[in-house]
Amino acid sequence: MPLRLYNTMSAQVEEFQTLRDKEVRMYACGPTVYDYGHIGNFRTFIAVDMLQRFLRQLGYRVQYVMNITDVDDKIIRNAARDGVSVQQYTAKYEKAFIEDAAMIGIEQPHLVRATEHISQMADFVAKLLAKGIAYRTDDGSYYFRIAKFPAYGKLSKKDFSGMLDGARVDVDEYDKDSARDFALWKAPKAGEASWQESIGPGRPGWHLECSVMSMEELGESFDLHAGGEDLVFPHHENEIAQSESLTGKTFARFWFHVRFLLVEGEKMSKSLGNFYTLRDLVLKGYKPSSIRYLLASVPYRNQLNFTFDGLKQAAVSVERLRNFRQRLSGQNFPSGCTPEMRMLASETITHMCEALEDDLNTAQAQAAIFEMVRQANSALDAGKVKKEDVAPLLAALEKFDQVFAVLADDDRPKMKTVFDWAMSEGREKDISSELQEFVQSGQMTDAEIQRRIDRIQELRKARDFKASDALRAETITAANITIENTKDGISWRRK
RNA sequence: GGCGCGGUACCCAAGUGGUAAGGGAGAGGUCUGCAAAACCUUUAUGCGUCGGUUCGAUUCCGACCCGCGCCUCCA
Repeated sequence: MPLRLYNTMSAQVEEFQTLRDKEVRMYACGPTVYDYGHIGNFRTFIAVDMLQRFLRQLGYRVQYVMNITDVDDKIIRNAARDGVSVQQYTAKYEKAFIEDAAMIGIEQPHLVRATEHISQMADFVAKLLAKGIAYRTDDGSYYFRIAKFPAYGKLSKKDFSGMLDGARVDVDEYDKDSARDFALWKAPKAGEASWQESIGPGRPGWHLECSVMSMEELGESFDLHAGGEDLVFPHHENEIAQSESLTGKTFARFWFHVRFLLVEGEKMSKSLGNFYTLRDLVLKGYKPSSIRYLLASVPYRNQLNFTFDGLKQAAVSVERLRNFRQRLSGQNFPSGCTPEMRMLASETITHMCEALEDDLNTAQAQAAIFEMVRQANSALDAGKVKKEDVAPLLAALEKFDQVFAVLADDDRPKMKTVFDWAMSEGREKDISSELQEFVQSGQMTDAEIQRRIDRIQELRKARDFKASDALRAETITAANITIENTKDGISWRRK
């Protein structure tokens, strides 16, 4: 079955097709780096990351570009307020974004910065001007004349036909010709950053940067353009208008939009007090893998209700998968194979793949892997899993993780990084006792843990259960690990 | 007001014109010296409400109630 994706442009699920064989060129609107990224941002970026990962799993060569908006009104204003350059102001947040994205398992796309493409943007405006599509106002700003692009509104399904029939020009109220015309280039304001370009001084409009950078990196027509649902209008509509009126070609073939999430059933907002950055959650002691799992567990076009209860549930689910993998990895299995296990593994892969091919139904892909885990665990209990069955089962798990990326047992170092960051930022008070304990308890070395495990084993052999249980309990707490007694001895794993 | 999305068990959440995936939580049980892990059983005659179409609807249609989104720079 081919991959099917919802395309905002056609407003339906379509078979995904690329312009070049087995090659995907895609672009996602990235963050505006004026603050730390919040979980809503990351829901979008994780969804696109999973799409990108799945496309590669399907055998596509993927060229994935994301922009960093490091110049916009808010940034310019804040930089002016703080008396620093735009670059200085954004550097910190750009770095934080890259760190956060890595923390939550996002494979880094090819990043492009707006401030490194200002000249190209000015040139773009000049070309639109030459074509009579852009016009200059008295203050030196440039606007896009929507009336020159009849298809305007085709993505967001808005009807601007009334406007195209010669909307009245109210020069008194706007210095642009039509209220809907949008800024391509804004004239400088006193005390704020601006760039000297051939078209005059100023700064680029937000929509312009994505058109310029995406086409520079991926060509005038490329396969897929992604972003949060709020970007459909006006951002993406405007990108289309600018790009297509300049090139006369289809800008992006597929439009992939991720739905906003809710937090505890309400829209996330600072005023409601339910606004969380990724770092806020880690400071509270939640693991990056739990956060990613939760954000990945609801298909991208459905509303996701982000709750702390859900976060705890996600942590348990991830544990279950990790336990299963350890169980398969650790034991000695009798030689031979059980054909049903091989069947199970291949059917699971088929089901996962079909689920993801169905417009990235991540919930069903998860259901498929858990079905396998349950059946394989059952077979393990019954002693039916043989040596040759292990590899296919692990391969199915690996296939799952190629897209979901939650199995790597690396939460601790990541959380330690956030811990250190909070200390260096003077935010000790924001470090929860959970995070504190988690970080500190993880400092026991593997050798030390192993020494204790050996001791527990000795005590058990001597049937001094009281002493062994005490040492086990103490070690579990002190090292923050899980200990399991199995037929083959004691196995342990960091939590 | 215009356009659009959704309301499924205690929680999260798939899905289908023919009788409800998966995860978590709860209860009971198996295994184990005990724990942990794992497994088994169990938890919606029911899928917002009311009508309609149909042999049959949670799934299609209509109305209503509720939640959410976009409607000029918020992912």
